[in-house]
Amino acid sequence: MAAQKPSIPKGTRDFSPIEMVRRNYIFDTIKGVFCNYGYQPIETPAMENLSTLIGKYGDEGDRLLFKILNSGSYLEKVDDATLENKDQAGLTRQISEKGLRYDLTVPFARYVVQHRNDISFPFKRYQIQPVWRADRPQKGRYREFFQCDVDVIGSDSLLNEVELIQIIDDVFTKLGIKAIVKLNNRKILAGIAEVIGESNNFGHITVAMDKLDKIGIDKVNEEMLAKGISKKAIDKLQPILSMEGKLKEKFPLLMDILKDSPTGLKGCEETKAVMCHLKDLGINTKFELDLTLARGLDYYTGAIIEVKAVDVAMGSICGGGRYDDLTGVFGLEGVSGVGISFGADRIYDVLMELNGFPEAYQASSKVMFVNFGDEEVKYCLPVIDKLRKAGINAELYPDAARMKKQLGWANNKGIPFIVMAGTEEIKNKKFMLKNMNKGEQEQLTEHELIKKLK
RNA sequence: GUGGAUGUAGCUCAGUAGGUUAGAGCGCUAGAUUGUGGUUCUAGAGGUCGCCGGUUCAAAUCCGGUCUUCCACCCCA
Repeated sequence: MAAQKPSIPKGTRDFSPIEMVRRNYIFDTIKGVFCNYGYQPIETPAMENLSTLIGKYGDEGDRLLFKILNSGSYLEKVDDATLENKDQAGLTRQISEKGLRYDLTVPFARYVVQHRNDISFPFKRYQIQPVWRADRPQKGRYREFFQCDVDVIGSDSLLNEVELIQIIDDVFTKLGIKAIVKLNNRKILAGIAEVIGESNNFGHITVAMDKLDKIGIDKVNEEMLAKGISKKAIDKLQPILSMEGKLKEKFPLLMDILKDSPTGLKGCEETKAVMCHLKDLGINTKFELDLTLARGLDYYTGAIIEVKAVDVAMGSICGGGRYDDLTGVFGLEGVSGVGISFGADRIYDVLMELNGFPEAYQASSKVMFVNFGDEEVKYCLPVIDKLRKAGINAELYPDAARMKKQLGWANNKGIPFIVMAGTEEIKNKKFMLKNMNKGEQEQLTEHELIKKLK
């Protein structure tokens, strides 16, 4: 039988030791900040019932859901008409009732509703788990990737938005990534659509506006025209698209434009309040009002937050917003939540480009004992045990291989210290400690060895 | 889902008027060094040329399909 070539599915990755050390550095940093603000961890299953997921992310999102084939003789239960008509959607419904989670927010909403009696609101939770999207992979885009979510649910207070941005500030400051936080508000966008008389085309307008940075104002206008938005409305939109300047100037201008839309004005007030708080706090990270920021999923209703790295061309590395009624579809009305999600994989890519991982983070132990044979092993094992109990990562090479092999192995693993104890050392009750970086070595007693390595 | 590029040794890549045993660097293994790695020198191992099919006396090379990775669009962390 021919050996099959090993491979993994498109858009997925293995993580080797060095990568895991670096990833854990990211996760540990993020987790530390989350805990620092009083958020509690939860986890939810990799798969959810498809009914939980479908319809929460828009049509595009539904297309990107990974669906899991039912077990058993699923095909027998499919009615003939579905097969004959090649009714794909109908067939999917009949043969698949589970799917891999697409993000952590919807499963969280499901969790909150299901456990509502055990939760005391407002509930502050964090969740770090992989999610899956059947997207076509490219740079910074994977089919399996990790999200680090923090959400507060059951509180309308804008202080939550402020706190989340403080968290963003803390995380990226700790990771040494220069970031910029872009803020917007769904209510402002709704207000804009309203005052230009195109509320029905809200989606088309925001998607087009979102591309302003990338394709320029003319193309944006072109796209909106193509989507059936009236020339008159587009004309009315121009002052907003070309709005520049400082926040102080932007807000009055915006409020004037939105003066006939109570929703729009509310969004303005909310955003202004958040920004005032941030200004008072004096955070490290720059933040700005970006009216073209429309990203975020269908369920966002208030603040929209997006973070980009300043020094690296990469999609957003963190994003989120407020959702007023995500739990509503699961039968719990009137519970508002706000949250953000850090994209660990993209943060990894950014840190790689910046060469921003700390050197000290090491995958290996601090000291390796060379294995010279049974007698010597017997002499070393108790000391290795003592080192470990003293909190020093220590190991013994498992085979009595050639010295060259053992030292080469330690070298490749980046182990900084080697202990050699052969007949000579055993006789003198000593241990030869070798510094692999400097090449120096010295004979030490057991006590001195432990002290030295500590 | 749409369009474009890519695939040769473990890794990075050479290799077309189709023509004997497909190359380099790095890495790996062994020796120089019977208790000393990371430097040096010498030797060696390692390839279904992504996969399937077609054209041809002959295909890594030309053609078709398929998969992979990457880029743009769509959308997103």
